[in-house]
Amino acid sequence: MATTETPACPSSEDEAQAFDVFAKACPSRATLEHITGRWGSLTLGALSECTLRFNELRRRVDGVSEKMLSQTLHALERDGLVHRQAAATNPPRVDYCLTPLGRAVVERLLSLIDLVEDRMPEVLAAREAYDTRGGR
Amino acid sequence: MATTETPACPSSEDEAQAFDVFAKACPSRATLEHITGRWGSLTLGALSECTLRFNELRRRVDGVSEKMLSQTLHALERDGLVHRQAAATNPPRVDYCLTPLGRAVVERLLSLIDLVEDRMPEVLAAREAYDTRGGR
DNA sequence: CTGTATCCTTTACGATACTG
DNA sequence: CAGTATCGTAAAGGATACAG
Repeated sequence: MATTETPACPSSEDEAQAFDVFAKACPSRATLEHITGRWGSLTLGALSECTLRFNELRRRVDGVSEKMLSQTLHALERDGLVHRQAAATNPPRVDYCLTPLGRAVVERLLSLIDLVEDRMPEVLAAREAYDTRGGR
Repeated sequence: MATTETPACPSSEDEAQAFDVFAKACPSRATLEHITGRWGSLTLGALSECTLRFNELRRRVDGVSEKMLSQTLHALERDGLVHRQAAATNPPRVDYCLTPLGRAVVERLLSLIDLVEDRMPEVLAAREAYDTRGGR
């Protein structure tokens, strides 16, 4: 016991969670990234309000490309968060909506997003202070 | 009104939020990415338990490199989420902990992470079903 | 309309070496 | 211990063209 470790921080071994996101190879880390990634979070947020079609989503999520939206939707569908419903009409119509699991996830996600939006003035003030004192 | 839009989805104009994360150029989008990014979320999660030093964090956040941890901590400090306290001892000691704003953010973030960890069996099952039916 | 395929650029990341 | 600097690679992302 020579080194001075920070006391009283239990190493998480005693919890032994099956899907501990802090572990490198854990699948939950990948899923969390799908949810919280740049396009994943915005896509889920957009779908929290209502069912949307591909191009409606594209317009709602400002800045997303066709490629990224397609890729994002695939990942979210595969993880069981988004449901894809295709109608074989002409022109084709595909609707995307949240699954029950997706709604549970989005509830927590939006709670975070809303908090960040609400507190942006504080963040901006912190940034200015940080930059003013020269990034220390 | 020729096209068949999804009905009853209010375009968010009538809310007129100052920091709408759905808008491309909004600073809240960048902050959200700092929080939810691969290393940001894990770093914040690690700090939710206790104050940690640089190398303690490095060990706790499995897989993070020195460079990314340093970069991540700078971004979080600049956004006012993490506080950095340096002691001019030899060897030097630097402690990182959450600010009040950081704690508020982490509370919601952990709520999301915990949900994802809890529901991973469902996610895994959805993936298997998706892959089995050939990704449709 | 709803995508996929391709190419190309930019960014993120990791490894390593080095400084105070 | 706590980082910064540099370099090379890998992945993410955007633009465009095209298909069902």
